[in-house]
Amino acid sequence: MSSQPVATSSFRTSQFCPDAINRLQTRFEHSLDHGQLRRIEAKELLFAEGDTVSHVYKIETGVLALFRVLADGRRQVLEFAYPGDIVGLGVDNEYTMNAQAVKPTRVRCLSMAVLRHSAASDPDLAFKLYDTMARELAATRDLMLTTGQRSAMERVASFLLAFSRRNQRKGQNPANIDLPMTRADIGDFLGLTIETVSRTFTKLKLMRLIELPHSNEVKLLDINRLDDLAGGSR
Amino acid sequence: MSSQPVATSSFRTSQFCPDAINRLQTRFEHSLDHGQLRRIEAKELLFAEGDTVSHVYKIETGVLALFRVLADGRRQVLEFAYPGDIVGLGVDNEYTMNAQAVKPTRVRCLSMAVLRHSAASDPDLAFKLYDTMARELAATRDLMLTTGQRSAMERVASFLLAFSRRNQRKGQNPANIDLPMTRADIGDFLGLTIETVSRTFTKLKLMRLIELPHSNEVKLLDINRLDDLAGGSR
DNA sequence: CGGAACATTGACCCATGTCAAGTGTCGTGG
DNA sequence: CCACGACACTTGACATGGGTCAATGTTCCG
Repeated sequence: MSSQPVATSSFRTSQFCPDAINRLQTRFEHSLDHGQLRRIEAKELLFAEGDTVSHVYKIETGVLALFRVLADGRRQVLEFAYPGDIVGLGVDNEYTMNAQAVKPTRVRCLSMAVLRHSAASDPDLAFKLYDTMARELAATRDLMLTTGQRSAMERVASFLLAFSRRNQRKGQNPANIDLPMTRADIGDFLGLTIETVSRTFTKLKLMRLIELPHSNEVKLLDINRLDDLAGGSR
Repeated sequence: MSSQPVATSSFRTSQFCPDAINRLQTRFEHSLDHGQLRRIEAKELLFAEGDTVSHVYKIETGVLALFRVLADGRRQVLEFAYPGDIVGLGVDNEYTMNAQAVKPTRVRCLSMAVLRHSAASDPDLAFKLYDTMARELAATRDLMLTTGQRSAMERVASFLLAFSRRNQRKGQNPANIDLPMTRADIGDFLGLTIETVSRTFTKLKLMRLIELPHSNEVKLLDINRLDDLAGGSR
């Protein structure tokens, strides 16, 4: 082993199944908690697609957007990463996405060499990495189902509900959502323009389903009706 | 270990990097080549989302469509699986997608219990499973970039070019493409309707970029111009 | 020959994109 | 404390790509 790079793309907690991931993270923590802290300013890139993988990062505070871009600049955000998430595993020792801070963010660095070594000597860890990737893949496919088949309204509703569930899992208020990212980030995540995202928020406001005290703060007034709007299955 | 199911969703050769996957497959083959053969008729389901994972399958001949459906019937095909590909790894011992034969298909079955056992005793195998998932994830994200950001014409052009590359890898004519699946399958894969897929093919025909001797047989007349139409970066 | 399934084509419409103002909101410097 | 500029967000008017519905072709197979 070991002559081969560890080779993976980023993975992290998704709306699915925090359990196995938490187990995985506790394993990582032995190494990761000794890693060096690094601060990234908003808009700053942590790493770019194609860069050689030097480190894997665990997010301590803040939010990252992981995205890819087409030649003409169109951008697809593939996921947002939050505290506790781990990002930066690539394929063939190259990052497969760009990682940009959505707001000032602190990450803990783990050298790829160390992780590679741990995985080589710990089959259980390798197995859990695999399990985690499988879940990440399932989550990505969920997103595909959304961007491939759903209308703008359904996409935005799903997006908000995903935050709601995330809050619930963290023991926070599932009706009070903080949106750290810009409309552009949301649009590029959902495959919509900023204008459409904005108009859809306004529409939800007029329907008395949400309130927007600030543009980055959403109160869900009727989660059940939002669920209907999201168009079934998740 | 082992009390936990192997937990993964399906993975297989994608347009990326056949190498590591081939290595993985040779490992599988020790067990898989002793597995039982099974024939699936066109339209028949091999397994359904939510079913308990009993087997993993290696495709011998034919094609499968792997898809998920929304409550109202909208369908997203997440990938097509071809001979040599392996499908059927789930999450938490449940399949995450439906697998339907696009045409009569033969698969070789490997009991999940056996695979689980092999992985437990072979850290190298577990590690390669992980690596494979990472590549599968990268491929899925590529598709997301396409369905999320590209126009109908760009999607169809990319789709055809993916076949062209696949043919090239297999040492077949990259300009002569066989489309085993229906327009509906293609549409559900690309996030378009059958009508749009059909119209786009006709447009490409009028532009003298393709010929359609039969509806399931495409000749690419100018791969470079198709590449331009596909809109950069793959 | 007849019918079923699939594909193509046409006419029309609507959701979303595009382009262009306008309106906060925040941080900085006077 | 206010003024200003930068930036993000919202809103409006309009254009259009692709969806919808419906009719017609085509292929295949019994």
